[in-house]
Amino acid sequence: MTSVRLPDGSVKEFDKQVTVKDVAKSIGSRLAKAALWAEVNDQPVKLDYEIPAGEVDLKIVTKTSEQALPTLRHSCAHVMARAVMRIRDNVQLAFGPAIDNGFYYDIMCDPPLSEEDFPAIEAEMQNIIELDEPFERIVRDRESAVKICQDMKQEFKVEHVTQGLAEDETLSFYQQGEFLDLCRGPHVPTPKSIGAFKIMSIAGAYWKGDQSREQLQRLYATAFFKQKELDEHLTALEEAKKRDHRVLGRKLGLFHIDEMVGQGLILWTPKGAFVRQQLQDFISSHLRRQGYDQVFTPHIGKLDLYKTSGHFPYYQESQYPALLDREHMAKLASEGCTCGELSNKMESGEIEGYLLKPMNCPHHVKIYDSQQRSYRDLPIRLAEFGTVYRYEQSGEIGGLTRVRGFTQDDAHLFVTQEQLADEVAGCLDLVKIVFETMGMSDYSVRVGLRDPDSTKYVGDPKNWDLAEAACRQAANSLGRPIKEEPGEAAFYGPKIDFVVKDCIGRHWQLGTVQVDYNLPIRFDLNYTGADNQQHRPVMIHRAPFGSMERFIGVLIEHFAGTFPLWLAPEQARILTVSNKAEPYAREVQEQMISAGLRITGDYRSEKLGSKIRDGRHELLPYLFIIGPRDAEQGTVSIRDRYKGDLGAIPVAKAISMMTDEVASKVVREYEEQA
RNA sequence: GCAUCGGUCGUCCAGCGGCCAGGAUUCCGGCUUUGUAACCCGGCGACGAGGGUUCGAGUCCCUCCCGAUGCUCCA
Repeated sequence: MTSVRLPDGSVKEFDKQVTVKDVAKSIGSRLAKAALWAEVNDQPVKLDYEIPAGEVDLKIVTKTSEQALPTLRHSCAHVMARAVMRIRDNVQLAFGPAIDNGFYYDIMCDPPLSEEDFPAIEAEMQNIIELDEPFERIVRDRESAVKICQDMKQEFKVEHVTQGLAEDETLSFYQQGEFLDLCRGPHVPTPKSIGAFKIMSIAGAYWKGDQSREQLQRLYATAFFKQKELDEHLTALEEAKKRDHRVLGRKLGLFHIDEMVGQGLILWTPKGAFVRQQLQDFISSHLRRQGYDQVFTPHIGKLDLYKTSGHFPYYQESQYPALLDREHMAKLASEGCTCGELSNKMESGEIEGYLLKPMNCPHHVKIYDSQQRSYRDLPIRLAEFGTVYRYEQSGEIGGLTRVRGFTQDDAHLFVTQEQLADEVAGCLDLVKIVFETMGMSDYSVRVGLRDPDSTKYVGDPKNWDLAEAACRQAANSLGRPIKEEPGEAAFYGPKIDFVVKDCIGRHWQLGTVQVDYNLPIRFDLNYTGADNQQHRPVMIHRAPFGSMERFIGVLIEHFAGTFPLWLAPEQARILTVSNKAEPYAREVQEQMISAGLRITGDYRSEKLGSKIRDGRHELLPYLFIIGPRDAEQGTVSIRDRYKGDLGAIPVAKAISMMTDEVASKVVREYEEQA
């Protein structure tokens, strides 16, 4: 007698010996066909596994099961590690988890692996899969687990068992043939489920992500149930590469990065500058509606300012070095001052200098503090598209998404504790408006909260509770997945971050809204309350899009270069069929420009076909084709970026169609493309 | 910063010890006067820098510079 409990709680009884497959068939033929493997009492088993008599929990795993693919990939990680150990000696294994689009295994071996080793590793992996040896789970107590790892000379595993897993009484291993690996599991019952795999790349990684620890090599790979799925994945990656903002930025003439200017310093070319300005104007118009005041502040400030704010010298390694007064320089030079002495003198305040500003807050704080403030004045909202400079590590600079000089859509709000919740919510309204206008719905929200066990936080715990509740509630209003992260709050206050993925799956933090109880203390900010007493305001830092650079980088990829009409630097181009049509075409262009549209003309004596090709390559929203026929009839022939040739319409109609589209800021879906 | 990979006309790519370093595209000039994705002809134009090996180096070695990817997703 076998009693099988299914995940939905229902129980099936069998009075004879059955296999997993039999149970699946009894549920439905479709399920039986889709079944890959099953878990009996949480242990993965093959479909022909004979279910023991008695009561068991059974979960049939299909391709659509949430854990199916990650499990498959993690098993494939074992296969990959095993393959590497077969072709190399003295291989040290670290971690090998499944990740978003595949899996990796961190490995250390000497000499290091390179891409040239991929074919050999892949071939060995194929051999292992074809052997079809099962993954067998082995459970050991702590002591023998350590011994096993020591015997295998797997030092990382030994460390992990003794330190990372110090709490666990028993530890599990998975064995497949000669390969034994400390592993939580689960695994697929048999490697035959791995229908297709590919080693993607190799990169460096530190043991436990710690720069001071051993440098490992991280082998990235991916695996699927079917070859077709792998092929589709690879095709999608190819497609994604075409959206890369660095490629499109060059192709569309949006920005330039010049070695002679410096790494991570963006030169905005006219078209990109236009997009940026347009976006900035759009955000500004909403800031005005929400009661913000625009301010301007300089790009540098005295060291003393940053010492008071606490940014100097603690963030020194991520700042450009300080600028010194001319007299100081001369004096120090004549004294033969060394760099170390210089640095000490700057820290101690013996000499003064200026810092390229790494953030705008201290400047804004000083604007707040420039006059007496009353509770009647609050909230005070100071906004600035403020350019800041940070000396990011050279290895992580790239494109528009990681730069050394960037302009934040920054603002600082000085509010009373009572106003905090409303103001945090208000910050998110803007985020909502902009993301909706851009048609960006694929972002996630992180709420950084206190670590309940830590005491490093500044401010009254009661106020923190209120602030955290406000952040949580405001974040929920966005209608996007929220991830609460205890311990991720800054020491000075809780925060909300917005995160998007780029075309190759990297995550980028865009904006942030942070509550700050610290800076008002450091700068001794006050306002006079209704009780005629001095009170401490709370600050909110907010840059909903992070930086114009990163946001536009993400936008370029989001739109795959096809900006909506209101953002497109070149909204349409007039193409003449022959030079005969040029006078009329110029007239039309003039008319359109007068209507506020951004229209260029291609009056070259090229064939129409090649002008169209050029216009399409530049992803222009519209091409207006003008020939003698149009000149006679007062029309233009429209070619739409998505729908192709739309025929001739009167000039006035073309203009109103465009101005309507601009005014509505509509995002035409890529899917419309014929 | 560290690991792997890479750096060739403005751009994309070929060349991997040996004739004037190719092609495509852009650009310039000519030809053409064109009706919905590429007419033709000609021209300009490059081996990241510095050392070394060699009869001979874009190609091999070393150093430096620059770029890409990764260094978050825990046995």
